[in-house]
Amino acid sequence: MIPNLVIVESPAKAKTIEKFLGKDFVVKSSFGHIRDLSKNKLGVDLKKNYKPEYIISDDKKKVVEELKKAVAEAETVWLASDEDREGEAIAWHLAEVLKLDPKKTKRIVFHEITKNAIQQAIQNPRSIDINLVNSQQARRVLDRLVGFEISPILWKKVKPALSAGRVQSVALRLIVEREREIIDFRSTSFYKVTAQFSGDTEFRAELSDKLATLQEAQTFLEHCKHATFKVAEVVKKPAKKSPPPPFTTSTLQQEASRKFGFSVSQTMTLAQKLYESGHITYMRTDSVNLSAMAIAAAKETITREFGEKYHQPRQFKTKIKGAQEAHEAIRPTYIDKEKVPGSAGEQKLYDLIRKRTLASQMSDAQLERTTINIDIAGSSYQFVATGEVMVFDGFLKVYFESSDDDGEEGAKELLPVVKVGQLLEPKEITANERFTQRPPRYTEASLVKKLEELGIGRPSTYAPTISTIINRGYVVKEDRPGVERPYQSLSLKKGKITQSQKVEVTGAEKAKLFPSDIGIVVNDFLVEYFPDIVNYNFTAQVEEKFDDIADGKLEWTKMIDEFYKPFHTNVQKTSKESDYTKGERILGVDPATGKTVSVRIGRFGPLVQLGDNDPSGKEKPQFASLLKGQLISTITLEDALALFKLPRTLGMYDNNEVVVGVGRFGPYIRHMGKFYSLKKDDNPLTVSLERAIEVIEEGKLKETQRVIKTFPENDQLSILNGRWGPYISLSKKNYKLPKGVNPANLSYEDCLKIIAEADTKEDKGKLTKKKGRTK
DNA sequence: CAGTGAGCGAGCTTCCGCTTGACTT
Repeated sequence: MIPNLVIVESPAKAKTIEKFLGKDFVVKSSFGHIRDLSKNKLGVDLKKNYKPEYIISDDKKKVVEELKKAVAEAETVWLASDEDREGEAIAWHLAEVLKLDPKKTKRIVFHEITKNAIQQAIQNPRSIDINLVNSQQARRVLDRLVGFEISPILWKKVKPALSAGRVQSVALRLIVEREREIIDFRSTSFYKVTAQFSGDTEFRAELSDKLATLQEAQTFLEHCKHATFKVAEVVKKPAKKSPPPPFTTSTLQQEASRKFGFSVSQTMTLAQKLYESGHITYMRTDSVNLSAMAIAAAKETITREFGEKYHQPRQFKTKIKGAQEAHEAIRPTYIDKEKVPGSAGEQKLYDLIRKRTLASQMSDAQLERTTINIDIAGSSYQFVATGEVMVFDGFLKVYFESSDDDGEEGAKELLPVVKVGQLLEPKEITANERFTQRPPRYTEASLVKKLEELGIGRPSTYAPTISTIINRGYVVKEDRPGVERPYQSLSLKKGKITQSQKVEVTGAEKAKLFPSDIGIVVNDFLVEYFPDIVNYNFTAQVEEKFDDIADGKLEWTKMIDEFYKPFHTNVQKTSKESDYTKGERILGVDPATGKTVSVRIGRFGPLVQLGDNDPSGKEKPQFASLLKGQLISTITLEDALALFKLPRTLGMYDNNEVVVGVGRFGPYIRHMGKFYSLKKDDNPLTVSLERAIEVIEEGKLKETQRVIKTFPENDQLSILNGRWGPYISLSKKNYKLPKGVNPANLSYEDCLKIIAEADTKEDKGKLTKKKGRTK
């Protein structure tokens, strides 16, 4: 007999809590939700007032069996899932599935995993809050109805296997609209004037206003030739900087991206490892709250390491709307631990979390900002120099928050001591042409930030949402090279003005999110036919209703009904409208043939078509695929026509033709019947014969390195080099090598053994999978 | 598996949030 059975959501949490509770308590984990709507059906009974049809999925059957066993032996069952609506629903599903007796079941919650918090929770049990459960059911059903009714329309109108949803479709919309802003952006130029002055040290000052034209800049420099420069004012102002709050999931993802270039999912994988090893608190949270224990521990570490004047206790409040705050902020479990074992990535992330947590409990940094205004005789402009001196570093001793804009500001300089009225001599004055900046493309992390601001998605879904829009082909994450841009530069030095044209590289992108043609077409379709769903406020609006349900002020089925009736009517109407949505654009007429040139989405992606569809089928139009980076919405007639020049013969190599073309897998080079893929930066329209030969030779070399070992006993068996390292290949089937094995040393028998072992393992896997399959 | 793009029809795809492994050619 077990006196007390506690059920929590995560096994790592179970392990920790068990330690706090003593031997009268057994703690088990539900591994999240134990049941959900059926995966392959709508799972919502529209005839029975939206009754959800819940199913225990295959991978949860074992967990449920084990929990059932434990419940049978338990005197009291404590449901200790999170306090938010998902957690409440988990508790309710557990109670339903495990058929828990209300008399011996207690619901408890705690926000922090400390002995105190848990014991207090045990002292204050309650029963399941069915209103909160119902708000979760409403959330779940609404998402299912939206996703499973709109997606099939996309299959019909655009392309099979596409998807739409309350969260992913807004994420896509943000990216598409940002791309449009960038496409429509017209940069204007202006002139930024800076002067290098020499006091007791040299310093830089900027002209108070930007100048609009080259003419104005020239006139100004001309004036400066003979002007005197006098210090008009010196202003010193104290300033302070306060530390940012400790990490939530989203801010951790942003900082790890800015500081280390981690992708959102990389960060989560590393954080998961740290959590499972007991080094940090839970990593999926929207709370900036720290437990009293953590605040005390931080105080101890800060005063010991830096002294008392670096310590300032702070309580942070969450500002994000829709935050559910079931957990603490992300912090080290033992903040005095400076380093933890683990991979390089884990250590970096731990260090970041630790420093951010410490900083949040440290003093403000004290600065002194100095501004020097310099009059120019005979001109209404002024030169302004600003400098910053740190008086006290405070939290900056351990942590500096990075920012998204990679602005050209640079470090603020230290200014020399100057007196009002003092005359200054400029060593050089330059006027450089600068350009207004287009809006930035989203990174994974800046998209997460935006979604969080809009209250869309949850800490557990940010990373999966990004994967979804990438996997559907709506969005690509990639680098793009910048382009060279000339700019004018004027310089006044020793009474002489020189003008020159310089060149800078602009617009280079690294790991940014770009919409694809499919993404643009799907977004435009959704914005036109389902404007309510992809409205940035949709989630916020339904969240208000979910809150009303949680407060017992609104029946959940009524809320769903009010949403579903008009929504479903719109779904049916939209589905009937026969216009195919292929994003078609007519580019114009081919001057050579007089035929129409158009672009649209075809069965295999975006294409350009030359000539109209002829119903008699006599004259077939020509087709060509668009290249990477080209968009239906922006491609020009000229670029489109160039695509028909492929495939083209580049020349001869080894007495054989070298041909470049674009196929199913992108641009390729064909030589002696073999295909070689072109690299990302190669353009098939402009690639040279020399470069093609390079690609061919590289491909041949790889081919020779691909085969590590072959066996005379069986020509179907070989050891090959693949994307993930060496593997065994037998008649087109592949097998992983055991760890730490040198592939060159493997004998024929060794290989057969590995294959036999893998095959029996696979059979077992198939069996268990089949057993669970209900359909 | 490499210059595809018609049309028919069967059978499939799809949501968001809670969790952790299994496994990748």
